[in-house]
Amino acid sequence: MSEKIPKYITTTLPYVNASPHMGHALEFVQADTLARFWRLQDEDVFFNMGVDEHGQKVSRKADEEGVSRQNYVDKYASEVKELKSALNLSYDNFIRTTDTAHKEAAQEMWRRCDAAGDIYKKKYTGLYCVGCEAFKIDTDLVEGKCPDHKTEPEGVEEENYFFRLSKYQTFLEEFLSKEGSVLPNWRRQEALKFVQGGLEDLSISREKSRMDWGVEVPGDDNHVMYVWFDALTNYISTLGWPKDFEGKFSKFWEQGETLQLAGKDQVRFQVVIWQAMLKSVNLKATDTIFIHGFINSEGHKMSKSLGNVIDPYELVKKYGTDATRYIMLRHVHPVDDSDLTWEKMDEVYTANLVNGLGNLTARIMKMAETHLESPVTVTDKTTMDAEALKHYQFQAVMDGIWAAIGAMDEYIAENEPFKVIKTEPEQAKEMIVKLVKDLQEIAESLVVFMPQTAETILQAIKENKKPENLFARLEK
RNA sequence: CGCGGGGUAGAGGAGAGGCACCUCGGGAGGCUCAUAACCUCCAGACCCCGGUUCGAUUCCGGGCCCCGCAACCA
Repeated sequence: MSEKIPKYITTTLPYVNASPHMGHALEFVQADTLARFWRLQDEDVFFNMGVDEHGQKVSRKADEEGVSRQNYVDKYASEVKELKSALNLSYDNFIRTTDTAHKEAAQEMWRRCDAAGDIYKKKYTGLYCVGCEAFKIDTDLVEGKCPDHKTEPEGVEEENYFFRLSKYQTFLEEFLSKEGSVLPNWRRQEALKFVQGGLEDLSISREKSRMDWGVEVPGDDNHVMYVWFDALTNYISTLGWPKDFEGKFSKFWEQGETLQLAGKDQVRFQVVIWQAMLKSVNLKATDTIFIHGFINSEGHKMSKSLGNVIDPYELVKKYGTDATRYIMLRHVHPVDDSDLTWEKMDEVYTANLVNGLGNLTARIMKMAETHLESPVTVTDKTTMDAEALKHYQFQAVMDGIWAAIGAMDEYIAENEPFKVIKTEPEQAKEMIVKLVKDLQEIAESLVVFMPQTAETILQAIKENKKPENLFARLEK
């Protein structure tokens, strides 16, 4: 007798200084697929998404555009939220770091870290570039000058609060020595090496005179929190921590299994800093942190100057929601970097969705509609067998589905039910029933990946009717 | 010796100690239920040099070549 363990899954909050990009879309779709998979197994699931809204970049951008900070972040928050319908995301809560409850949680996190003796004040001497309005470190500089402004940064001294990250070195080494804490394994080892190299304490505040768009530091009117310290707390503030009126925090974080998804640029923050913060306030570490790669295009990082940027909204517009999910899950590697181009996406869309799944559905359902007197009775399945999904192998599961699709096309070509129907109708009908049942299996296994498409196919089977084309052919 | 990832048919990708798979492309047939779709067959590949092994493209060492990261840039 084993009780089901509640499952918590969260994406990393995108920072709202730019519109959501492909990397975000990938992470959201991966998370959504897992959340749907668990729900299908009747697990209790909490799926978190949101936006990180404080910090210098946001305040500067808002100022440049001449809008209030709040208006600025509102605009981007709604952009990210729109992905919910564009990508059919089933998140349970959308947290914003400007939410009052979140800010209070961040302040409570600060107080508890402070109470644990992990926060102290120290003079920080840094090289400050006036043009960037930011501190620079040596490695940022080219020949002692800011690469963006070609000026020498000034030595500036300011008092900051610091978090004793160094104190958690041993704890983090233990955390990272645990198989499965960070996936894939080589990322865990990479992070372990990094921690073993020594940790420095972390500046976690900014003087308001320099930057005031942040959560106020408790008990000090002159400082706001460094954006990271505030933002990381979202993973538990979204569950109602610290008050936990609804018991979600205790159910999903303390008693549940927690999973964070993050990009490879996030390892330091999610794996090192956040885990140290949790330890500081005596909370459970994240059970698993799954790190995905980046999506490049034409062999390079996407960038405006190269003109190779692919925007997730454009994808949805061109191919549709489910096809976009399909591309993210099957043609982007779950953990390694991947390369996408419009040419390649057109290719896989046409080959596998239009000619593959779409066409197969049409030919089977046309035969069923024409030759079967009544719909094939189907029983709704409530579970899904996909061991590989538990190991985040989205591609592998989908490869299996498409292998089955190929096998069905072969079956039709070999057995020719459309021909047999003229001479041996009963035998042909049996074949068609078998095909419809196989198609149902395909649809069932697609539910978590391509929910709408799966639904359309199942509906067609129930009505014994050939549906409209699942995927429109691209115009030449 | 800073850390790490990788080099698979014409192209783009998976993969794994023992028939090297998928998509596109090329060549030859077939079928007509289907969205000018589908099926079959053919040509075509595991960077180089060592080692371990009965056997390596897959493990180990070296070489050459690509590519990320190098801490507060969220």
